Amino acid sequence: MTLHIYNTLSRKKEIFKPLIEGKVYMYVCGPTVYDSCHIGHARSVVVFDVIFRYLKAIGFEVTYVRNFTDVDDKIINRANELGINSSELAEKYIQEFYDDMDALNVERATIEPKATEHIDQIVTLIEKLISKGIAYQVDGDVYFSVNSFQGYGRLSGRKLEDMMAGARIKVDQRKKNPFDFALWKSAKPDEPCWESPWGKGRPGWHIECSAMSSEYLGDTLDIHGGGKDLIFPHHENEIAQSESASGKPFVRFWIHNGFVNINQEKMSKSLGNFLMIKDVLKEYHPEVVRLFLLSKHYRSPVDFTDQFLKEAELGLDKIYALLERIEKATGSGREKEAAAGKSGQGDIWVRFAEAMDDDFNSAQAIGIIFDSVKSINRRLNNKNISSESMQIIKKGYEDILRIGNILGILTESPSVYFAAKKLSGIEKGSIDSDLIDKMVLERSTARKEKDWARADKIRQELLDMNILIEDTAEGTLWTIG
RNA sequence: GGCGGCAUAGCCAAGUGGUAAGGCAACGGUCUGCAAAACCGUCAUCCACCAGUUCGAAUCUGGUUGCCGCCUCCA
Repeated sequence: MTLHIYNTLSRKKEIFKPLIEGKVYMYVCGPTVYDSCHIGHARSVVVFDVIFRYLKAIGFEVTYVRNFTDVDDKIINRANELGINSSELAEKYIQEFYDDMDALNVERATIEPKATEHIDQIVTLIEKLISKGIAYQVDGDVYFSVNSFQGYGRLSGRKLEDMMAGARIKVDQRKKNPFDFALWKSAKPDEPCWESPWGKGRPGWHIECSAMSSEYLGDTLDIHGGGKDLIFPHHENEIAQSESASGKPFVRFWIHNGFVNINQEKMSKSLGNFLMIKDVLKEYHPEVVRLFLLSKHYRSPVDFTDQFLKEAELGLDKIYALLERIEKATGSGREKEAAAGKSGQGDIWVRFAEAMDDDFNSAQAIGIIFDSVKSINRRLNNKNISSESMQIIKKGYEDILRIGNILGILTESPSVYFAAKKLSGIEKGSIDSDLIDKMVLERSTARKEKDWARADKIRQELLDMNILIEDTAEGTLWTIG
């Protein structure tokens, strides 16, 4: 199957072919760095991280640009509140962004440009738009004239006339059309600013993406992504700016991810229910968060609740438990797999790729993992595993690890994963592990003496302490429930 | 008011023309001293509702109802 991608522009799934064979030029709108990243940022970044990894895995050479908006009203306001310099504030949150994303095992984009480092390109682009008569200057501001761009509203399916009818915005009398938007804003006192032909000022929000994408990716991008909310006005305005300047189509495939709700409510300032990534990661393993986020299709809204995260955790445990079982049974480990390279593609990988080829259907792809977990466990349950069966198990192991590599999960060795899980459980529940060990030992002694009553009593006591017991061939293990 | 999206079992969720993946929960079984884990089995004659197109629809069309998002900063 060939890769199909849902294109916001056509509202259809289309066969994906890059403009230049074998190369993909992709731009995704990054954060405005004025506050900590919330779980919604995590979804967007993780979704496009997986898209980036998958495109590379199927053989594309991908140039992926994700920007930082590091100058804007929100940053300035916040910096003023805190009484610090706006660039200090931006720097602080860029660092936090990296901390969060590294924790979430997000790969770095190929290029991660900042708006403030591309003022020259922005000014040049605005000058071009002015010279074409598409942008106009009023006092120290420059506006884009939406009437000058034929296709305005095409991405979001809006018509200017319709929007006028329901206009709820304050009309700035200096604008030719209420929907004209700022390309350049003149500086107020004490605001960060740069020299320009129109006086001191700073770029508007939308222009930086047009300037930086053409700088690094050319006039026509294969893929441009971002959250659904950016469709209007941000991406609509980007199209208007870029196409007006270059005269070429700006983006071939628009990809937009859905929102994250918290307990069925939209995250919003008024509800005060913003869930920050760093706080979520205090409670859950980063791979649990990734597995959760990817278990729904990227375009659908997703509801973030404790229950669903716990389910994702159970699922991740299940996959790691299988990996551990296979490693014990076959003596293989991920070092050996790595050395062997990613030769050969088993059935599981092929099914995974089919799911991903259908508009990056990671939800279906995850279903395939669990399906495989079950069938491999079934093989491992056999007393005598045939060499043929063992080969299938090994191939399954390779495939699952390779899939994990695309989804950004299963990066740890199972023993490390489970040990860390136990340790964090001990810390969170302030559990006295020496005491538990002692009780488990006592129970083992009782079992040896076939004193079942005593053994079961101890197990019940442990259970009351939320400790689960597992008797295996290698001895008794305990985990936190 | 304008534009767009969604509605699948107790819950989560794939499936977009060929007769309902997967996960969680529940129940029965194999295994086990008993458990746990793993596995096996049961769990939607049916996909919000109504009409239509079709040999055939959860999937297409029209309508109804309900929920949600965007139109103002927002991933």
